Amino acid sequence: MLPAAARLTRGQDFALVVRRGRRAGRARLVLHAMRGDAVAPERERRAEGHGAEQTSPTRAGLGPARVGFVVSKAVGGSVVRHGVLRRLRHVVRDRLPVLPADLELVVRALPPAAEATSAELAADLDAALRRLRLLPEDSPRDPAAGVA
RNA sequence: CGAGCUGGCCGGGCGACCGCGUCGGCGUCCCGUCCUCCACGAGGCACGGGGCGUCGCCGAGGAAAGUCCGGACUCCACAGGGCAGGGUGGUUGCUAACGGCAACCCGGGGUGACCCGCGGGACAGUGCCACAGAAAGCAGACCGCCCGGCAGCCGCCGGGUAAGGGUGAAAGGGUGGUGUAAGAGACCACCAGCACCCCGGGUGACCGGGGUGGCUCGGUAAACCCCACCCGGAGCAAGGCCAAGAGGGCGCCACACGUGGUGCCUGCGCAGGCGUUCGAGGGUUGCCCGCCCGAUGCCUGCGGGUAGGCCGCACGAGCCUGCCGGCGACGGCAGGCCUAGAUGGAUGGUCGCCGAACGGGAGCGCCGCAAGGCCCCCGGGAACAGAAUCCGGCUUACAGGCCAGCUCGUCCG
Repeated sequence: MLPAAARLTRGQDFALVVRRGRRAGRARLVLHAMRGDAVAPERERRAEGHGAEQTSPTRAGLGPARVGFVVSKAVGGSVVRHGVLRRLRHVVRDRLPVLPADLELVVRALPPAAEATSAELAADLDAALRRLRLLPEDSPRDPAAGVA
């Protein structure tokens, strides 16, 4: 699992990002992204709704981007799906520090991802992120470059 | 040494860096309760909860799988009767229970160790037995054989016959004899089989022996069916607690005219229907009867809303070791151990090294009559598969490896 603060957990959030967010597809995955200004009212509502004290006070503004994963049965069986999920998770985790703090992201794996290595998944992820202009231009090689 | 049988166990290893979850320790911050005080606040070596940081322990399987059985647990029901329905099927045990397991019996297979069996009943009844064949269930004359008649040489008609041929998964006891026109359990002897009776052994399935009988009476119950035994319903999205939904409508009063106070109604809205001593509707596994609950209303249709947190939730028919009882499944006693608990779902990612299977090659080094094996080099890179309330099983998938016992064959002593 990613750190709790960087996780997308509610089904509503997934639906919102997938339906309303901007999209970029690659051979092995599809990215759905939504910036904070669009999601902010939703966050405010949640923060004020009930128990404002239980939510971290930094939730609305600061904190890391929040990411969720979708790996359907079309990708493979349980073992294959979990393997893809784990590789994607580690690839995304390396990029968390350079992503905008108010970003909500859903990474959807496509069937070819089942055979892909972590390096291939990382390449697709970076390409999709760059297409959505979510990666800073002045950091050509992100922290993941160290292992790639 | 070779071939095999059975049982049990394991199911990639090591390291570096980065990362996740539960629990615990420490530090820090926040909140609540309580207490104290110089009291719109502050403090506390009190209690509880949470965030962050850091350290430590632990963290997928033999099948976690299919979800096919059986239970634990939870809620509902418990008033029964009849008819349906489902399941199981040698015996005796084991077990919480089972459709599971063990031992044994019976039948079949194997030289053997062993293996396989959805193993009650076909004189309670009904049905079915394709194709082939003359005939397939109160059997049956196609060829053949025999007798008689006609015809006279081929043959035709009538009758007898299940010993022979042919068909078939199966043709209704087998062998030998008596007998006959030819034959036939028509009769006889032995054998097989069936039914009944007696004796002996075994808890029992059943086994062994003897006698009598008519001479023989097919298969199929995973066809209906009969017999015996068993079976309430739903399922952890069970169920419990909290939060939320959550406010709305109508009336009255007050005033700084939009708010406040108060009373009644309503647990989403709209529409339609039914009903409260002549009872809507619900429960009782299905149906009928009966019984119970029952108006704080109930039912149907359309549209809408909700599924956030905590508990359940991991000490259990638990695991390991030893001893005892038992052929065994298993049981008893003693000691020790605590061993995953996620919830968009942790148990991992990347890299390096070692590496089994498998593929290729050379030497003429070792073993061997030989096929081949060992050694050496290169390539290659690890099967099936991921907990979701928990146990006991079954079934299915699975690269390869290890251990023990046993059988058969060959050689040596």
